[in-house]
Amino acid sequence: MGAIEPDGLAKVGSRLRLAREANDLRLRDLALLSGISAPALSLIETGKRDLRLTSLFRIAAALRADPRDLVGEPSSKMSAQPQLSDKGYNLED
Amino acid sequence: MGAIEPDGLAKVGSRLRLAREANDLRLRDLALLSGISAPALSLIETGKRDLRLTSLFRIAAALRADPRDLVGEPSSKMSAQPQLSDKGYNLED
DNA sequence: CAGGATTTTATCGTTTAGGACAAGATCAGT
DNA sequence: ACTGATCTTGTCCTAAACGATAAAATCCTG
Repeated sequence: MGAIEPDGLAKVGSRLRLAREANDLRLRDLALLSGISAPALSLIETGKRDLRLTSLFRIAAALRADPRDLVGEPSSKMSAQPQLSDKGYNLED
Repeated sequence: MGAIEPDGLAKVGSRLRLAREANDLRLRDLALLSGISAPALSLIETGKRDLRLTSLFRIAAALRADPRDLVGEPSSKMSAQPQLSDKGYNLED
């Protein structure tokens, strides 16, 4: 199966980088706008740092981006929830 | 203007709680499934604790929920980006 | 290739997420 | 009200995020 697929953090990081570059901002610009330091942003964009949710919100706000589009692909719409009642958890002790 | 609107964390927290209850899971069940302790989950669901992005992913996976639906409302679809070139940043030092 | 700009990496200090555990607080049922 | 179940809160501890700063690496562009 897909072997070398980047983990969630790396994907979020590259989406962040794309959004930043689309706005023609340098790391230090985004740092200024978001309140998160440029070194931290670098680690985040390269998927090396696990950022806090509030940090994501601040960065998204600075980029005028929807936080939802940063955490995952628009993935059309297949999640929903085909889960009524019991759907496969195994919690019997 | 809306005064007492919950901050981002509180909104995410209540979405998490709704998703967990929709799956008929107790905090200790979700703790078991996600690897995040029940006390921590309680703080998160009540919006009292900021969480790391990987924690959100783990919780979402445990709930078989789309992380995107946890960070924000589907909010139809107007974000996109009406931003070509310059759109209002003030970075002149 | 040189030189400046941008990014990456490293170190240090502070803050905070998160586990473990225990002690309250809430909320059913009976 | 009593019991049991679930959730909340508190303390202590470790690991990791984050800011600041500086130094290295990379990317341009002339």
